[in-house]
Formats: sequence, C-alpha cells, structure tokens
Amino acid sequence: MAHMSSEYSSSLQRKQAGIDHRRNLILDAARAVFREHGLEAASLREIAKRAGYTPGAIYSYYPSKEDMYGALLAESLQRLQGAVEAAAAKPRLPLRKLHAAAMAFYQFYAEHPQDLELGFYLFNGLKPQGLNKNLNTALNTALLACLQPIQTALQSHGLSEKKAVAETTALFAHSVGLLMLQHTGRIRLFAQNPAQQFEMHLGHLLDRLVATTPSTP
Amino acid sequence: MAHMSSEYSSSLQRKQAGIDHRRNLILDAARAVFREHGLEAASLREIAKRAGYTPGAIYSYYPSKEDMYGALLAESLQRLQGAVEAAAAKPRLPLRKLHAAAMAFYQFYAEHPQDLELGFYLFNGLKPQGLNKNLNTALNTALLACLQPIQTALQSHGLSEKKAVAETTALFAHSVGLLMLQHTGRIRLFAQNPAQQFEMHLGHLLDRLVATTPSTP
Amino acid sequence: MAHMSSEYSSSLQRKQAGIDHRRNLILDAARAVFREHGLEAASLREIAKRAGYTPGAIYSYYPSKEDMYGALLAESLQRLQGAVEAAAAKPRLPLRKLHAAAMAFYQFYAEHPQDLELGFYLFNGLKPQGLNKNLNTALNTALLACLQPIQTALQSHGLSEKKAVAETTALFAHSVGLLMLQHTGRIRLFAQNPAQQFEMHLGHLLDRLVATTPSTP
Amino acid sequence: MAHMSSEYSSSLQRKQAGIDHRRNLILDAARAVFREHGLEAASLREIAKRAGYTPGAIYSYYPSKEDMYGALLAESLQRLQGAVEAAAAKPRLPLRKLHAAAMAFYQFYAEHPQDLELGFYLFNGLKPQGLNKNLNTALNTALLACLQPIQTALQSHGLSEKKAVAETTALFAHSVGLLMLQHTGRIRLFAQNPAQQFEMHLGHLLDRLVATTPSTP
DNA sequence: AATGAATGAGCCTTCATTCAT
DNA sequence: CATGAATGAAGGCTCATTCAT
Repeated sequence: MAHMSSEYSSSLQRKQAGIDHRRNLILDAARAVFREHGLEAASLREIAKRAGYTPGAIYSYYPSKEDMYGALLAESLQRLQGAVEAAAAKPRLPLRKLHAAAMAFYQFYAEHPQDLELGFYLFNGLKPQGLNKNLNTALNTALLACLQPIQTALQSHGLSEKKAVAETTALFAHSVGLLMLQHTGRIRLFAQNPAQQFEMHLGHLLDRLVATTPSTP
Repeated sequence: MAHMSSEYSSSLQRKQAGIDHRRNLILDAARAVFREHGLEAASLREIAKRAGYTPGAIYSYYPSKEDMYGALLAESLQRLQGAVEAAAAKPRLPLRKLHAAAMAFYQFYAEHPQDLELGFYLFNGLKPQGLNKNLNTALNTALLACLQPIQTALQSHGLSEKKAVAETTALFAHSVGLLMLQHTGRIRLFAQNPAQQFEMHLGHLLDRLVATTPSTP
Repeated sequence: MAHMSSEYSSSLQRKQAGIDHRRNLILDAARAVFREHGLEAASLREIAKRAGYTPGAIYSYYPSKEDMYGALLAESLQRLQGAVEAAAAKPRLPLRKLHAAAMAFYQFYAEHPQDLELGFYLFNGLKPQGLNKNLNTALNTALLACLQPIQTALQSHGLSEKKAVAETTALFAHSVGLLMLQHTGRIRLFAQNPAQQFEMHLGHLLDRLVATTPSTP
Repeated sequence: MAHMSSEYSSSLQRKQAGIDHRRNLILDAARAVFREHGLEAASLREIAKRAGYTPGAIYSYYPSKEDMYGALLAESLQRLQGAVEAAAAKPRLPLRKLHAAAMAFYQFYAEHPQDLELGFYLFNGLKPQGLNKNLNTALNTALLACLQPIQTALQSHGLSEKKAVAETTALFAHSVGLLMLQHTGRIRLFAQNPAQQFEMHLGHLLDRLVATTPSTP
C-alpha cells in the first residue's frame, strides 16, 4: 500500500513530463516558425505541422498564437536575466563587474540569435494589444534588471546617478545596435568583428572612467 | 514636320508626367496606410481606396505590394543620402565634417520615424525572397554612401583605413541602437534624451580623436 | 448457492443503478448547457465538464450528442404526458375534464420553458436524418396521447368524432401559438397575459359547446 | 453628345441590374441553404457554392452571413406587410375587413413557407446579438403593422381597445400555431385542412362579434 | 488606364468523435 | 469505466492578385 502512493505520484510525474515534453516540442516549432516568418506572418498551421500536430491539437497546449509567443519570450528573458546576474554576482572591483555584466548581456544575445529575435519582435513595437501589454512590461522589467548591475557598478565607481544612467543607456543602445548589425548581417558591410567592436566600445568607456574619476586618492 | 516630333515628344513627356504624378499619389497613400497599420497589416485594398483607385488599377503602376514597398524605400534612402551628403558637402575641418555627417544621419531618422520603419522592415527582414535581394543591395549601397563621408573624415584626420572603418562602424551601430530605443519608446525606461545621448557619444569620439591624433606637426 | 444468484443479481442491480445515476448526472449537465447556450451552440465538451467528466467518458453513456438530446426529449415528453393524464384522470364532467386536460398541457409548457424548447427544436427541426425519425415518432405519439383526453371529452359531450378532432386541433394550435409568443417574448408586444389568453380561448370553446350541444335532455 | 449621357446612364443601369441580379442569385442560394440547415447551421461556403461562387466572392455582396439573413427577412416582411395592407385597403364593413386582413396574413405564410421559416428563425429567439437586435425590431414593427388593420376593424365594430387587442392577440397566436403545425407537418396527425381550420376559427370569432356587439340599433 | 468581380489560398479557431492507455 | 490527446473536417472571413470588359 505504501508504494502505491509513490507509484501514483510517479505516474503523475510521468504524465506531466509527457505534457511538458510536448509543450516544448510545440514551442520549438513555434520558435522556428516565428524566426522564419516573423510573429505576425507565422501561421499556427505551420507551427502545428512542424511540431507534428494537426492545427486543432495545438489548442490543448496554448490557447492562442500570442500565448505561445508569450511563453517563448518569458522563458528567454529568464535565461537572459540569469546570465547577466550570474556574471555580476562574483565579488570584483566595480569596473570589472561592469565589464562582466555588459559582456554577459551582449554575448547572451550574440550567441543566441533566436532569443534576440524573440525580443526584437516585441521591441520593434507591434501594435500594443491583448497579451502584448503584459509581455511588454515583462520585457521592460527584464531589461532593467539586466542593466541594473551595470548602473550599480558605475555608481560604485563614483559616478553620480545621473551620469551612471546616461552611460548605461549608451551601453545598452550600443549593444542593441551592434546586435542588430550582427544579426542582420550588415556588419559584414564593414568587415568588422562585432564582439571586438563591443570590446572596443567597452574599452573606451573604461578608459574614460579610469581617467576621469579619481576613484581612490 | 520638325515641330511635330517636338509636339510628339512633349506629348510623351506630358503623358509620363501624368504617370509619375499618379504613381506618387499611390505612394502617398501607401505611406499613409503603412504608417497607420504597419507594413505587414497594410492591405492593398485600402491603399487603392486611399489613392482613389480600385484594387486592380494599382497593378498598372506597381506589379506587386512588395514593389510598392521597394519604391517607398528607395525614395526614402535617396532622401537620406541627400541629407547626409549635403551636410558633408560644406568645406570644413575633418572633425567638423564628421560631426555634421553623423548628426545628419542620426537626425534624418530621428525626425522621420516613418523612414526609419521603412528601413527597419528590411533591416530586420529575414525572408530572403524575390525583390528583397535588390532592395537589400540598395539599402546596403545607400548606407555605405551615407557612411563614406564619415570614414573619409576620419582618414583625413589621420586615422588608418582600418581604424577609420572600425570607428565608422561603431558610430553606425550606436545610431542604430539609439534610433531603435527612441522609435520603440524604450528610451523612456531611462528617461534619456536620445539626441543628447548621440551628442554625448559623438563628443567622446571627438575627444579621443583630438587626444590621440597629432593631426598636424 | 441459491442466494448467490440473488447476490449476483443485486450486484448487477447496484451496478445498473450506478449507471443510471451517472447517466442522469450527464443529462442534468446537458439540460443546463442546452438551456444556457441553446441546443445548437451547446458543446459536448462543456456538458462533459459540467458533469464532471472528460469528453471521451460521455460516449460510455450516450453514443452521440443527438442521442443525448433524444434522451432529454423522451424524458420531457414522459413528464408532459404524465401531467396531462393526471389532470384527465379524475372523474368529472366531460367539459371539466376537457378544461383540465387542456390547461395541464398548456401549463406544463408555460411553466417549463426548457421542455418547450426541447420540443420546439424537433418541432421546427427540419433535417430528416438519423435519430430524428425515431424522435419524431416519439414526439407525435406523445402529443397524440396528450390530446386524446381532450378529444374523448369532446366526444363524450356529444360531438361527432370529426368535430371533436377539429376542435382538438384548434385547441392544440392555439396552445402552440400562445406558447410560442410567450416563450419568444413576442407576447409583450401586445401586453397580454398568456395564461389569461388561454383561459379566454378555452372559455369561448366551452361557451360554444354549452350553447350548441344539447348534451343531455 | 446628347445621347452620350443616355448611353452612360443606360450603361450604369445595366451594371446596376447585373449587380442586383447577382445579389439575388446569392439571396436565393442563401434562402435555400437557410431553409435546409437553419440559420446557424447554414454555411457561407455552401451558400457560395450553391450560388456558383467561391466563398470570398460573397463578401462583395454581403458583409456577413447575418447581413444576408437580414436582407432576406426585410424583403419578406415588406411583402407580408404589402399583402396585408392591400387586403385591408378596400372599403368594406369592419368585420369583412377583419376577415380579409386576417386571411391575408395567414395565407401569406401558408403559401410562402420560405417566408415563414425566415420569420421563425428570428421569432424563435436566437441569442440577441449584433444585427439581430435591429432585425428583431424590424420583425416586431412589421408584425404590429400587419395586425393593426385587424385591431382597427375590431374597434370600428365597437370593441374597446382592450378587448380589441386581446382578440387580435388571440388571432395572431392562433395563426402562428396553425402555421407551425402546417409547416412542420404535424397537422397531418389530425388529418385537418389548416386553411379550413383558420376559417373555422375566424368564423367563431365573427359569430361572437355579431352576437355580442349590437353594432347597429 | 481603369474597373471591379472573382479566385484561390490562406488565416485562426471550434468541435464531435476516436482510441490507446 | 474513464482519460485526454489527437484527429479531421468545418466554420467565417481576408487578401493579393488576375482578367474580361
């Protein structure tokens, strides 16, 4: 009798694992289709087909296309945030922390172009409607959380809040621009290595910080 | 007899002028509809109606919706290029030229969000198909033309071609990132003025250039 | 040994009782959903959920949605017939019996709009298919059974069969019309009380019967 | 030049006639499909196919299924009203007018079962939504207009308004009930001629009116 | 050059029903 | 007996594009 409950629970577990697995199959398909066609042009039919399902079956897992996108984005943002926070967690001098956090942000997207696209769809401002608003908030929240370590490091180094925010914004904008050039292949026009470019930009910033701020007497 | 040909030719001219005029009416309508509904959601029917035509009539002027987008983009790029070249045309010291050209680029898009969207659409556009390739080339060509004055200024100031290209790339990436933050409203997250941000970025670059390069003996 | 068969049979009975009980749970749920959404818009999924089952489970009890409707209708007709027969059972003068039976019919539906809808659905139902035919026969049989007491009363009062049938038909038609006006709310157009209307109609009939037929010397 | 405008106008006329003709083809198909499947179960695809069109083509003529039904109903009600008003127009004694109007109403529907069904769909109270409300009002208005001559005749004969309304309601209910029995074939259960039944009912009413009301001294 | 009717493919979604477990 | 995942067909509707006129 004792083992029955465990049997029962493991059956439940197995069932839940099955559901999760199929959910992920569908998400994978959705990711691929969103990537290839864009969020609006992606068709549920194709996602279903790609996942090995008929269209109707999808609705057991996600109530709408938008929800699928939401699930995808949320998961992506969570990983991004994890990556940045992990980089900023180690005890280091502020400027090293800054470097680590900024690089983590940049590299996460440089190395995971799929996540970049996921973010860009929303970033690029689809008509704000329905679920969209929540997702937008989620995106903003995650971005701010990722940038916080950078701003904190700048302030620790001695910058005023105002200056810290300005530099953080610049860093973010630069990342976004570089990632976009890289992702769309435009960077090839200039025969530049995007990671090096980002290092260069960070280097300039650090130079300025070291030169300007008499952090210690 | 002699004047007949001129009559004929002026008739042709008049005819061509009419065509061009109507083409532009249609482009105007398309611009408006693209703006209001976004590029993907814009319907040919509505563009036609807005231009005072029936759907079929459009096809006398543009063979497809994509071609209309292409025409719009081409015209936009032409204006962009004009703006940048005008800024770079005045005889000035290299660093002032650099500043003027970069600002012209940034401001063109900052002040014409519609053109930005037009560009972003292709910029982001992932589907390599049909017309796309030509437009892509056109976009790349125009971008390079716009950035050329900047690179030239940098080299005039004494930078090696390699360094000049790297800095130009950085400037371009930064613009793109800032424009994106601005256009999507994300910049509000940081309560920053995007134009000031760009000036700041340019300022840092100029500082570095002045400090580093013994431009004249 | 002898009691085993009884034990066995009582086990069967218990099992059958269980089945019947669950069948009724399902019918109750169906009734509720039909009421809330209308017969056509009711979905098996919702019926199942309401009954505490999954969709597939329903098919252990009813082979199709139409069969569920059939069961509901049959049960409704049984109640109707019961009501009318009870009213006609008491020993009374023919005209009082007539009045009682007619009122019972009318009131059953006036007070149970759901049953009316159940009946109307088939009554109106035009698609001659499948189950329909049997249900149709069931409906006709039940209606005739309900009207029989009325016709009998008329004949007892002295009318020829032909006249009795004609008056019964008229009474039935009038009921149906009034019930429809009442159920659809159209009666409000005339600010009339439908029950009073029916009493009035019955009154006129009784008047005619009393006046015309020298029932007994 | 003079005939040009006439040519032009006749071209317009021809075009409009074509549109109207095709509109009617579609309405005919819709009528048929509504009749066979009911309003909710009727599919646009089938209507289109029946009319010799692809589904999309229908939308040039009617913006939705509901609108098609609306057009059908409106036209039907107009004919009904015309029939009743024509019958009531002739100068006659009130009771003859009453008879004529009531018969016109009954016969219109008895002879045009399609129109009856059109009315019944709405009459039967589909979920009130969208266009529905307007149609509902239209139906009510038309019904009241049709019954007005009857009520007027009753009052002319000397009945109080209250009694006149009550009798009109009864007449309407009786019609509805009979038409329903007739239309659904239930009348066959009683082997009755519905028109005779209606005449009978009218006869009883007239008898009562003559007996009761000393219309003239 | 312009019309506008028509096509045909596609979209998202819902549902009764089946079936392996 | 019951589950619930999955099917397959259908639903209303939209749209770029074509083509006879």
